Amino acid sequence: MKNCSDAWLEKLSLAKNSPIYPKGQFIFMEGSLVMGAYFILKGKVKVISSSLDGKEHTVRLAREGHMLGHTAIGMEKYSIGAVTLTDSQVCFIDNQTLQAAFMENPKFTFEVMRFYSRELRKSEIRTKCLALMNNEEKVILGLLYIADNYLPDPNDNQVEINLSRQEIAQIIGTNSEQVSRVLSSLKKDGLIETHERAILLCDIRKLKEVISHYAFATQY
Amino acid sequence: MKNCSDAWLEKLSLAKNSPIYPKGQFIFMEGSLVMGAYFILKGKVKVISSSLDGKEHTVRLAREGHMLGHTAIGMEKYSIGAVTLTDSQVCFIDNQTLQAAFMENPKFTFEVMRFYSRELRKSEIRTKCLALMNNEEKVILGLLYIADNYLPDPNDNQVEINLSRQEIAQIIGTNSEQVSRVLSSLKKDGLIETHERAILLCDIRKLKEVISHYAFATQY
DNA sequence: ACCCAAACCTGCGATTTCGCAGATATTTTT
DNA sequence: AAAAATATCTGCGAAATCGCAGGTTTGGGT
Repeated sequence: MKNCSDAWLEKLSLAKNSPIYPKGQFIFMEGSLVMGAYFILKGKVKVISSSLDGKEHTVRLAREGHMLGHTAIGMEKYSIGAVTLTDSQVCFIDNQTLQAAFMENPKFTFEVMRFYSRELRKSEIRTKCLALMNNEEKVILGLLYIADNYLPDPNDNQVEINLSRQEIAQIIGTNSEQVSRVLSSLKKDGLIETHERAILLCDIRKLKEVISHYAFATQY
Repeated sequence: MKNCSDAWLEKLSLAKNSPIYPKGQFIFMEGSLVMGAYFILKGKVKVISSSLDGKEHTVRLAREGHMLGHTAIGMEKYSIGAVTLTDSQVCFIDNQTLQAAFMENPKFTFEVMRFYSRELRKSEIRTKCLALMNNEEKVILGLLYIADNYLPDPNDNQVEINLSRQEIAQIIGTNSEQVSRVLSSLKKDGLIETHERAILLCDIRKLKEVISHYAFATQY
């Protein structure tokens, strides 16, 4: 992400002093005051948003190199929250420094713009899929979405996922019962295995085939 | 949008020669080759994406000042299509010119980045709502989303919408029958009126109240 | 003014989803 | 290691959604 800026790398390289948040920790909460933006140096993070009735939805997963919270700049409060899914090192950059970095590093700004435009495309694909798919397809989509965010090498065909049924449900907008049902069915078909709470996607390519009639669904 | 660039305004002001697309016309189609990006100078546009089974989904509405198709830069083909909803004047900018404009006008790039980050936030709110809402709420959300894109003044409390039931259904991921049913019910409650095919939202604020328990649902 | 095609409305049965509830399994605490 | 708390799985009836079918209205052309 920041291989685009120059002397600014130094300024930003307070990075090395960035705190490590343990798993399950809030980086910032919905409703808190906006002071700046965050870069993920290491780890996995979920971006969440709540409805008044207490339900919580996971709007996005993020990983190393991703930027968080910048959308809120110009607003008073964050309209989303961010929670670590694994131990994560996160670098905070205040508004003014970030603004100055943008103005003096066009390439950096350009890359951030491209990041957001790609994330927008991904979000739109997700919206479309969640709007058109049935439960089983949504769960598979969710698993693949998580896998994409966890996989080091996109060519790998297996990955282990360590999220609760509830957390998976919040990603695709359903409840834990539905997720359980689909997981049982997928297990019967040999597409996944479960060891204790962990879910092993045995054959990612085959899972993608199941929902392949939704063009671009697997384009994360 | 472009009050951010400088001498480039001239270069880009071939704008004045930009073609006017009649209502219902494709600006670019899913699968066609990527040559550059488009700015909407005047009019309303829908961004669509299809599944293999022929269903079509409207992923985004756009209006004056919005940018289209830039996400695709770096890819070979567009993964989305764009269709005019009203007669619209649209300016085309080829990849190279756009790239150069970005590099020489940091403020311009910055504003485009903010545009995409806001659109991402909007898309995520939409995803959340469509995932959690029932049919009636989705239709209301869709009407308000359309209204937002059509209203000249955000303080107005009334607006007339001229889209078919099918088109509304494609925005919220349902079918025209469901939309009809909900519209009938809203008409009975006096929240909307229909004249011929047009839909008049009589009281936008009251409609927003109906779905207000979804925090931020009306934050477009 | 008439006709035709397309869009719209609405009833109804089939299907899917929902969500509680109880059984089982896993993790944490004592 | 036992007990308590939490998470998961699965059955089942209730509710919502789906999609066809048939009747009605609208828009455009002749």
